[in-house]
Amino acid sequence: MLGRSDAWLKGPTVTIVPSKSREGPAVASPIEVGLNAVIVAVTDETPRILTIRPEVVAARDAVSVESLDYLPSGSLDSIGDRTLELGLRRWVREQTGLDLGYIEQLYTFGDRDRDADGQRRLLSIAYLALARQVEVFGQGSPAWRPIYTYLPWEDWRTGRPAVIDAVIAPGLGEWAAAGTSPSVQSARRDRVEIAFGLGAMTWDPNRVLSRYELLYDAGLVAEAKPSAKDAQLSMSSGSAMPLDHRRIVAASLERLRGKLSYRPVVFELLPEAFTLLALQRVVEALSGMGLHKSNFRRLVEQAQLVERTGELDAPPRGRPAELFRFRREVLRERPAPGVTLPRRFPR
Amino acid sequence: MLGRSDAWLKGPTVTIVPSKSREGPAVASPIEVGLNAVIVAVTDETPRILTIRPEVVAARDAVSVESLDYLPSGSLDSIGDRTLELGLRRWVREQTGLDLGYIEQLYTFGDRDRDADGQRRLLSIAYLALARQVEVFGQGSPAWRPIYTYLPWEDWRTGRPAVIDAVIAPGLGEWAAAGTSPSVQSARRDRVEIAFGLGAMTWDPNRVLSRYELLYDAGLVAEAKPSAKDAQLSMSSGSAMPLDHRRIVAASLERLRGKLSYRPVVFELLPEAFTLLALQRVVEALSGMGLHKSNFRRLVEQAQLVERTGELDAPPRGRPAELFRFRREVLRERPAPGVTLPRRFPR
DNA sequence: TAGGTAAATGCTCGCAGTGAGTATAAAGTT
DNA sequence: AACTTTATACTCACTGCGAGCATTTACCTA
Repeated sequence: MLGRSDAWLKGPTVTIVPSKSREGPAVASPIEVGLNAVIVAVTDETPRILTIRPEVVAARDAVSVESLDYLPSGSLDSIGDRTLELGLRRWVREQTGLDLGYIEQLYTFGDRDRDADGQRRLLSIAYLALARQVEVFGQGSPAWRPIYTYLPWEDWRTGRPAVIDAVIAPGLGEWAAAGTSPSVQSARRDRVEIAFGLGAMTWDPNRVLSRYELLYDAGLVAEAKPSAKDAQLSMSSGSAMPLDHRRIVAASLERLRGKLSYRPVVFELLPEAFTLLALQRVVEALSGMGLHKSNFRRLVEQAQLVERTGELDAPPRGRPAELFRFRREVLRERPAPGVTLPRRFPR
Repeated sequence: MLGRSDAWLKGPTVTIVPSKSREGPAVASPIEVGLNAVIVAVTDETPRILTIRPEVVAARDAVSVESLDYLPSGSLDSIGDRTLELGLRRWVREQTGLDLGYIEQLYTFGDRDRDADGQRRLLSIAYLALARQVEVFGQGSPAWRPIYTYLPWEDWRTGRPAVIDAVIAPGLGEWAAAGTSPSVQSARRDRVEIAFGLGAMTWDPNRVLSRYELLYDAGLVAEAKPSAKDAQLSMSSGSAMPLDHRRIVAASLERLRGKLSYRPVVFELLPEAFTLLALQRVVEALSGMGLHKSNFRRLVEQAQLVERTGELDAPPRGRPAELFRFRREVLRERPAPGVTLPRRFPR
């Protein structure tokens, strides 16, 4: 379940004959496969991703250290890497010194325009990894950065993010109004309302990806139009990332939020023993919304996701809380164990 | 949402320098990218997938028509195919004559051993597509085959499938008992109980993939050990497919079942107008379980997923039912519209 | 040592959703 | 006219969950 096994099939040695098709793509240009990792940890009630600052070669061979945050990534070694996952682990170890635990494949990107230099076709396979935050080193100047640096509109824990009313809502309104026909305008308005919970809609924490894509389409994130005068915009609508890395981060957060409610993934991010409040804070950090304390306790306890250790926490003040641990047996008992999230939120 | 757009990002032209790594995989063997399609339709209350019977070249260049059912697939044309999805659509059109509508990417497989001939590295990107069943033609001898031909243990509509108690449960029991140590045996038993809802566990319709993988690991599907004397086994535990195609089908069914409950995907499989019972039958066919009629109606109606057309059905006998259509406006109103599935089932 | 503070832990109430069953309506068939 | 078949409507009990309030347990300070 949470394991890292991916036992795989060896097929019989047959090849499908490209059924009398056109010239046949066998002679086409070489394909390069990139592996990207979104590595998530939570510390200080802040969800973070591991980024690097690699050396880059700009179009005209000028070498410098990039100022943008990259996702750890590298090319698949088609001979040396037995599996895609192993290739990813190898690159992450090399660039950040981190040995990954939980990994899951996210998505494969392969549009022709993603190609770096126009020579070879570039495919990218993105992975989501969960880790407990540790010190990082390695050849990529790795650093843990708060994920809401890149997606500031996603953090509703202290209420509706200011950036929405200040920048996003007006920006998207203009974009919708700029549609070439009334029907386009109306479709755009719908899309805006659904994604950001404006109008009569409610905010759905899970629509992370469609929100980012909407902002991209509307030209409200720096990646959409990399011109100098949009630095201001970049600031207010989150930090940019190179290529499509920020979209991959959005996809990861969406996947993670979705998974929270039906698989016990949170525990990959917590130490062996933790208080219920700590658990709650991690869930809140990832889902981006505050939760009702007693109800959260009730939920977690009666779902038997955790068991008491008997140990107590040693807090700076207040009554010490009991330490709990994840009850792995839950996997054998309940069909879809996870932390169900409510629709609305207090706090 | 249900659209087929996948607008994508053009990044700035920078290349990550493979940070002083080893030899660098740029000079490795060429990588070939395959695209596989699991195309699902429902007719006669039976979920079906579109398969082909291509000509194949066996290891020693003997040409014949394969007796196994293949998924429509083909290689990515790294120059001609602008996006992966377009490449897939092209191949499906060629092999089956079908123009696909709803498509979503499933998973990318890339273990080294999947390679056909050991020369070039083979990567496969699998897609799930939904279609209304139509006549198919084209160069691949296409045919719609019931999906439960390949996964017979997944259909619980008329009660617990006989194959489970007859073949699967005993077979998995033996496999678990054959573990090399008590802890391995116990872990295997756990895995069996979770996947198939044996012991105290309940059947979880969504664990399609782990069930197939378990059967594979236990050697209970023909793909696991392609020896002649297992033809019997093959019959009883479902029809085999080449390579990892059956696993891909399992992954598709899992994805589809999961998605039913929070996205209105069923309507991709139904005609414009349909009766509520027809809708229910399709959901049952896919989820593999019977549903309570009145409760299903109530659910669908009060979720406002459908609206009345005013038209009536013309059934061979019994009272004619009203025809409904999908209310696209739900997408604007509810955060996660779908057909919630109950835990247990009558019938 | 008593009182105050901060946090953990426990309890209750009311509403909405859902499982299960029953009753009635509308068509065709015998 | 009685019967069959299917659609449609309604009821009722139970569970889960949102929300708020009450109590307990530690440490700190006067």
